[in-house]
Amino acid sequence: MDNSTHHADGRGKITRQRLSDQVLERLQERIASGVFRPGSKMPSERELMDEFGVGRPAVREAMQRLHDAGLISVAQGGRARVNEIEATTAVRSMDFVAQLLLSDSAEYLEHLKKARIMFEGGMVDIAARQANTDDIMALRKLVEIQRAKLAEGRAQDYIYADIDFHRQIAEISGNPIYVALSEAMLNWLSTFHVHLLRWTGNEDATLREHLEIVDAIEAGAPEDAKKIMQAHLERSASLYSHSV
Amino acid sequence: MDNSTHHADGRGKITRQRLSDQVLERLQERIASGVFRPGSKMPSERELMDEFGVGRPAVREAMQRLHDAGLISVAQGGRARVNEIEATTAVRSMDFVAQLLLSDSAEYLEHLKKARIMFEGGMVDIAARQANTDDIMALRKLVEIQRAKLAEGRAQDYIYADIDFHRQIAEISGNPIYVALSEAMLNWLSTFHVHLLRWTGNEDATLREHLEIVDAIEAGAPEDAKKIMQAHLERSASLYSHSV
DNA sequence: ACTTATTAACTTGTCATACAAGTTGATAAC
DNA sequence: GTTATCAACTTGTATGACAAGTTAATAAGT
Repeated sequence: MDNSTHHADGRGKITRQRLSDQVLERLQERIASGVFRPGSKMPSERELMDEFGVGRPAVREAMQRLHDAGLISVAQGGRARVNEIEATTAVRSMDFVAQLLLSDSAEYLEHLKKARIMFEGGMVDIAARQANTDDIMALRKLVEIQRAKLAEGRAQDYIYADIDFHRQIAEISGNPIYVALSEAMLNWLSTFHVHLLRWTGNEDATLREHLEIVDAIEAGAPEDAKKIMQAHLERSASLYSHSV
Repeated sequence: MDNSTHHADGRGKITRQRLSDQVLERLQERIASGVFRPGSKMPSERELMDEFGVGRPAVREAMQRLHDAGLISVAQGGRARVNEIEATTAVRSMDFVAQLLLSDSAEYLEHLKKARIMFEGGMVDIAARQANTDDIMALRKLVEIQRAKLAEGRAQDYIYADIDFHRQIAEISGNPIYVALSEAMLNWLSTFHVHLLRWTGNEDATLREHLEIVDAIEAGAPEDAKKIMQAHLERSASLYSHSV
């Protein structure tokens, strides 16, 4: 890695390297090289202090950065555990800034909606080319679950079912990056779902469109699937907004 | 926001909220609400300690998390400055984990290449629909710059020119999320550019394909542009690999 | 009067120590 | 053999101290 601001650019400014940066670098190496395996426990702060010959703040700050990045889990009283690194780990590290960015800028909300339309269009295109019977069955099942949540009037679970449906489409591609991004984008948007508590009456349309998407995927019609998906997302885009 | 692990999921585990989490929350609010404006200086750690009635570690950890997220810039001796929040800020917060993920997994490298092919295909599609004369001119200029770097034998600058070309295509869409993602993905990949120092002889093909892409954009042919772009990326995918 | 050094005050970086709060595993009690 | 208790360990937080770097006001020089 480069320096304190660990941006992979290579063209950024250089900052004085703090001690915690160097500690972080060492720890990162050990995670990358497998010395610290997922699920195993990290050394205690004291042990790391002694080993690296630095004070506790340096170790704590490095550990905290690993924690913020989602690479380790720390709990008071117990040692830190190394987490499995997956695509969602990377994507989730955007959560903090993404929420901030979206919450104070209506423009970015629009940009995100547009981006999601493009991404989901590309994903469903791939899904329609690769889906097998099991995938189709899983999709239909998820639509049914969502329909059940609607019937029960469980708004929050209805949203989760929606997220799961789109994730399942992403999963057909076999690419975990799509899955992570699809889930994250809808998660960010769902914060601004204005009609969470009072139903809009358009939920039936959503379910119908979801079924149409499944049909197109099953038919192996990428272009159709893409069109329906994008129309679906454009229609439902108004559900996510700052204005109440 | 929720709790310590600031993941927007809503379905995650709840952790005991540390003091620094609460401080972070307060600071985040002030940044979001514009009390702390971009470019302005943050209060000193001492001031925040007194105001919130917490010790220095709590304040420092919160500030460090803002720093890691790219929201503020801190330098020893001087107060922290609030940064402009943009799409790149969010995307860059993935850098750390992304590098780790890619460096120890050849699979994820493949996944990323595939994802990039999809994204760039979608972007050039949009670009071909929206590009104006200025955009075309800018693109041709960037190809010329890249050709010059090749002629000069400046490998690193050649890569940067490549990044700039793809970013310019993303910029035509007017969507900063595309720009940030396009730049980030190629940045991550370029770490694994195996032929940085010895030219492969295929650089001419790259330049030729870039020109073909510009032609297709200028012709307003989204489908063609997309096809050429994806073929271009598939061909050059082998340049980015773990193996030397 | 204007520019340049110098210095003093302030701020972040780091360490050491201490204690509170939570976890874990061993021991004792039943 | 199961449960309760406790001692050792670990992270969370506070405080005080000093080093290292920045900033702005002051003094020196031209």
